[in-house]
Amino acid sequence: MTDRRLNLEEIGRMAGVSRSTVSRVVNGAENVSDEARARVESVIAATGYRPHAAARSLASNRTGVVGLVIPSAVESLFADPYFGRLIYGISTATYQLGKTLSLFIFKEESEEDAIYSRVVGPGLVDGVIVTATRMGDSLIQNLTDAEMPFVVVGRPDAGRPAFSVDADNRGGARTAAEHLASLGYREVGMITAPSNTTAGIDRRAGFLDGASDVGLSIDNRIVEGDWSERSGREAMAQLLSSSRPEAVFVASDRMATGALRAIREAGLVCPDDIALVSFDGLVPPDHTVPSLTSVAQPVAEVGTEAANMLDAVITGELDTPESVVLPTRLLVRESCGAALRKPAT
Amino acid sequence: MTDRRLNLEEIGRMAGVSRSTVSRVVNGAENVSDEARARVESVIAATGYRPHAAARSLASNRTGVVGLVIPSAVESLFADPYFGRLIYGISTATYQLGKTLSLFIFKEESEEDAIYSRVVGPGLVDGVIVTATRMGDSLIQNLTDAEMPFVVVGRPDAGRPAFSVDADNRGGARTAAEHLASLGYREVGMITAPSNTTAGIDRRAGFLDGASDVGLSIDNRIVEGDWSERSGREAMAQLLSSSRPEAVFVASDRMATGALRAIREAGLVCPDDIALVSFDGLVPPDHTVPSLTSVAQPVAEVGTEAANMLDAVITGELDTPESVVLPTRLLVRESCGAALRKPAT
DNA sequence: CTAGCCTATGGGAGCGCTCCCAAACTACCA
DNA sequence: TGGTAGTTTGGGAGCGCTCCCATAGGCTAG
Repeated sequence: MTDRRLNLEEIGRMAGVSRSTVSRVVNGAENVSDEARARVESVIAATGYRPHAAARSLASNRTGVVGLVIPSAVESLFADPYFGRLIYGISTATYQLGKTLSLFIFKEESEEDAIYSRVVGPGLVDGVIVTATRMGDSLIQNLTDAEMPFVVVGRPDAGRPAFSVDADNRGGARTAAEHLASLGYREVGMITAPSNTTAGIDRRAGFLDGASDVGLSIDNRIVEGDWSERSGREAMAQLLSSSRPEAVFVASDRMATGALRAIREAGLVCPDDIALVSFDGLVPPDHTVPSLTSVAQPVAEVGTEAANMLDAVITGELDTPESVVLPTRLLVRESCGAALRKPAT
Repeated sequence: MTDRRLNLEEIGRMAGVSRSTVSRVVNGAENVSDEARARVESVIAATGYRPHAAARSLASNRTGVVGLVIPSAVESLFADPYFGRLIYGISTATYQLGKTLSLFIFKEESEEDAIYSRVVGPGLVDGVIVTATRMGDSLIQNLTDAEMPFVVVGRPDAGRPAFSVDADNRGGARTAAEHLASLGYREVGMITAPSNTTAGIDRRAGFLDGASDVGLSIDNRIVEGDWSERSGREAMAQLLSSSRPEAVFVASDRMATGALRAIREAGLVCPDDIALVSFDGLVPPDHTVPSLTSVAQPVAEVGTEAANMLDAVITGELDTPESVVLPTRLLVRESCGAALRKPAT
């Protein structure tokens, strides 16, 4: 077993067939007699033979590897569980597809052109999943130019059709508005995510849409955060310093955690004095007091879906850009004050 | 650029030299005339030529890829930022080494034998970094049998020498004991991590050692948790129900978060009624109230170090198993009560 | 001046596969 | 019986590189 590695030729010799027949068996081709197949399979089982990936890639021009590309990943991106979950979901799917997942994390924008020299040029992958892209990112253009199959996690820039998978940020935020209205709040505020991210834009638009439909009043109680806890805290402090809303929609759990702190520091109590609904559903309920009512996005499922879609793109099964949007789910917990307003369901 | 891919032969023709000379230039060999090198380099720059990874692997029997293997990764492992940080650290180092990082996550124990058929057999990697191993894991034996270079993140089982990188769990836990003693506590307790993990064992042993040296009294105020927040909460509830200690060392931030909740639920205040020191340093200070005093382990650095060590093992630079232990750092914040006991420094 | 050496260069062989075409054999029908 | 179509099999060629050996040329020393 720790000997030299076997090759197709040798397996063939042992099974009394040719290289080609063994190759057909390994690749599940149809036109092999049952008898030959059985003999080859037993030899493979006995020897533990595995085809050599590099040889395969060289001959077939397919690598069996998909890349996950994370551009400009400041370390802080890895501070929350989002990427861990996403990677987990992608990895689950690639494993089942019999593929390998490679990670390409570019720390600085200047490194992004490296996508060609590091990934595309050497022919390391059959396709890539791209995430954390910003508006106007050159990365997507580079991939398109290089004719490298790719799937975007998140909503791609408008105008550039691309294969993509995203959580229903817009619908989820709308749900948050509806939920607040159903609890009887009227004067609400919002802490948004950066407006140069599609998730930030969509969550904002969805909440505004929903709020207007259900008659919530927002006025100018909108403050933009930058995803960080600190920004959530500062944004909430700012909201509290002017006309305090009854409830606030915060565009992410991390910012909501900061917002909770600001509420506490102002000597107020959530949800009694001010209610909160956030987005992500990544913070465990016993991690904050009160626990966060949050619009949960299916992070792992997004990853799984992206990996499967990429596979379809690579095989050519899918050739027209399509966007899959996965539904969110409202997790009603303490911070929205549902328990105060209504009997617990 | 989107044309057919170039190969060594063609670059050579364009530069007026042979395939071999181009290869030497690309691989930084010494014995090339300055003139030839200059011509080849300019052709490469002009064409954007990149050597084909698969062809290289096939011919040289080196892939330029290292694997990160995570066995039995229950989804919960990805709920905290540990893996994200680790991956980040590893990826930073592999990038600088000009290597590619592939991820192999095995969800169930039964999948672990797949390490051979999925990773080793196909020759996908030059070596692997292994993490989250449990005592008596067969994975390490499999890798040894297959003569696959590997580095363990964490402390490997005693008795089996292996290349490894770990945080100083033992020393860090000792520091926690010393810190508590320096603040004047005497009657302390401990919430440990599972005793089938080396980190759990080491943190426990380190704290016991330190406690005994500095005269802390523990008696039987030791409860074992399972890393989860819930277990931390339950363990603390149990500690509080018997003879309440003045301070408790909790072996991880997540369990400490649960412990804080138990303290709150018991109507007590941390650190006034009971102080806490935890381990990991992964929870941002404004994430809990009070902020956690914690022994921070350098997760990303462990990853970086592991990747660099693996590279040395692969090149043969390093051939005798060695263990690197990286120092921890005590982050003094609120939960230990330092501010109550001493003037702030 | 020639033997000897060191450096720069070219090209053959081969890594282990896939792809494709041709050969061998079978079966069936006219 | 010969022709044709279909199925199974074998082997040549080639993917783009690295490794190694042979050769050409420049230099030094005897």
